[in-house]
Amino acid sequence: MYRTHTCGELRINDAGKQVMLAGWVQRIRKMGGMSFIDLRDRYGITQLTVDESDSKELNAVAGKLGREYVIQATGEVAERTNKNPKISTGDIEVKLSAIKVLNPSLVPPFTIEDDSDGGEELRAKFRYLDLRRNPLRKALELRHKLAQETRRYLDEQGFMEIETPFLIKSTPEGARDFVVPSRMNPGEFYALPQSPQQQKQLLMIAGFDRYFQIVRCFRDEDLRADRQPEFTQIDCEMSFVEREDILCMFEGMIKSLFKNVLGRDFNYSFPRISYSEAMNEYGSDKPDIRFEMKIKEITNIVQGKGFSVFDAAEYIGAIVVNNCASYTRKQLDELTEWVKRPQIGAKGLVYARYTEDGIKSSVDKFFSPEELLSLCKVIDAKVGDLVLILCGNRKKTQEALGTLRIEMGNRLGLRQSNIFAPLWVYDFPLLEWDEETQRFYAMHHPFTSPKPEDLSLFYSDRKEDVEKVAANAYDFVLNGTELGGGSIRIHDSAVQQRMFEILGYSAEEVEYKFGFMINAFKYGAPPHGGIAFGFDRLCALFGGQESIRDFIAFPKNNSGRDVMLDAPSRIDKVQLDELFLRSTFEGN
RNA sequence: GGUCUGGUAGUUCAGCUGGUUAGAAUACAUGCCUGUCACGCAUGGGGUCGCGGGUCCGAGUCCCGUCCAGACCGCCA
Repeated sequence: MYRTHTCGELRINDAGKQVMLAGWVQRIRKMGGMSFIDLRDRYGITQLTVDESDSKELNAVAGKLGREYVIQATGEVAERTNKNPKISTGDIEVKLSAIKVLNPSLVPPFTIEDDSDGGEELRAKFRYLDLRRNPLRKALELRHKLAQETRRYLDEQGFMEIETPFLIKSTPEGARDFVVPSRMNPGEFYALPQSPQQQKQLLMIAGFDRYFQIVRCFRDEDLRADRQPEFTQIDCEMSFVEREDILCMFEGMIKSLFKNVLGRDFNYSFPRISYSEAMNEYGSDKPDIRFEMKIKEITNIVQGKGFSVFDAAEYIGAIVVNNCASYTRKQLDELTEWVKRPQIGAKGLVYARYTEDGIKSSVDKFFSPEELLSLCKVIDAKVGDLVLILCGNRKKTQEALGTLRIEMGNRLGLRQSNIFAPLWVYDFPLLEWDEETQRFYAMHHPFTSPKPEDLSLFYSDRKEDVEKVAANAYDFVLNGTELGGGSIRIHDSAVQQRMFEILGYSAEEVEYKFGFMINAFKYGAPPHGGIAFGFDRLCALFGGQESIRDFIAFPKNNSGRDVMLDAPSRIDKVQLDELFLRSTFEGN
């Protein structure tokens, strides 16, 4: 036996007990005649004491301990004379009678503390040490709880968790695939799934009308703080449902996660807004509605006053930033530079400061005080507010205003991570026209159904009509992050054929890439739809963090590398030969 | 693929317009200290200033290239 208790377990009423603990040495404080040893495991920290009146052997072993040594400690629980209210075991300590070093440790390259001194790269290289720290441990505990609660809820609702294969067929549309060479089939490759999209639809055809899976997905694209090449989805699909059924079911799931994991109640229905509303009011299809600062279109109000920049613009929009009229010229210049960065690409920034002395704007030459005042009235700006105006191409300007809105929200501290503002966004465009390749792409994926009322547009020969078709698709958005997305799928093979036709696939291509799906749809496909949630992002948001990396036990770095394993790596020639890849990498 | 920021002790960082022996904190080692809990005090060891080239009497500092890391844009149906 290694231990009778964990290091987070003992309390004052255990005083007097003989116990055995095992764990890692967090810290040693030598006071001369006596020493305190903090012993840590994932449950907590317990203080051990050694006194010079104890045996020589005990003092000798204790004297040689170092940080992160793994030890087994035997002794008697005693009430402390000086209690530590900061830790749950702070009322007691263990007076040692014996210590056994189970394994010594090298000096760790960074401190294993809540506030580590280690940089990201170093901690990534020693991830197993970083994971000993409380913040990381808690992040993984949160992830575990969320997974458990997700399974509990969906199981209760009659969903079956069914595993789907990782070695599947490459589907060219969408993200790049990770591919795996097939030894038994020279020259051929599997692809790792970007999501189990087709499998879950086939499961619907197979009659498993409520499916889910907490599943790893793979996309060979560049990384971000919230994007990893392998990530986890809560993947769900249901048969005999309309959009409303899905939104209800999964609003319920999100609410149950909030309640049972964070103890938060949402006693209201999540707001729903259309894609076009989202773009018009927030300049984003994933609006952060923790704060207002909505975008107001002012094109008709400010055009025709002789300011050529406005007059030439397709769209002019404004946001009202409350209580920022005191912004200095320097701050406004800095903000102007900020919106002119290539990432945002605005040509300039027009501002108006509404102070008690009146309105001061950068376009005073072109607008009378009365005109500015009436503008402020229309966009609901009050004394003390700062109005920021951008203009240009409609979509780009709205997006730029959306980015500016988020930035101002950040600067004003309006985006607190402990406030949660969920919503649904629906009625996305079904298709996007790509100028470069002169063809349509599916905005979601090619199995997304058009809204029934748009079917006539869907069958129209005119590009302008097809462009207008709305998808029966929806996203779940939380605090400006797209957490989930789904759609009602096409279950009619004729509609599916038309979709492939619009996407410009030849009959041969369709047969080669999606033949099995088309066939399956001919054998009684039920109406169905589903949704998938980004599980890593969900965990990060619940944990109040921006980056998903701390919520994944072994994440990849910015370049897609596992710096601990040093993967990816070259493989030897024998392996390459077996996979018929040798010629490609000859000379390595 | 692009833009930006960074790379100096085990670690986190400072090091101005180029100028003597490159500093601080922390970690580590040794010693002192019987109630600490971020213990304290004293002493000590510890550096290829990412790498390569260039300018200069002289480069951690300036220039060019390169590698690595991070954030973002493109990309992510």
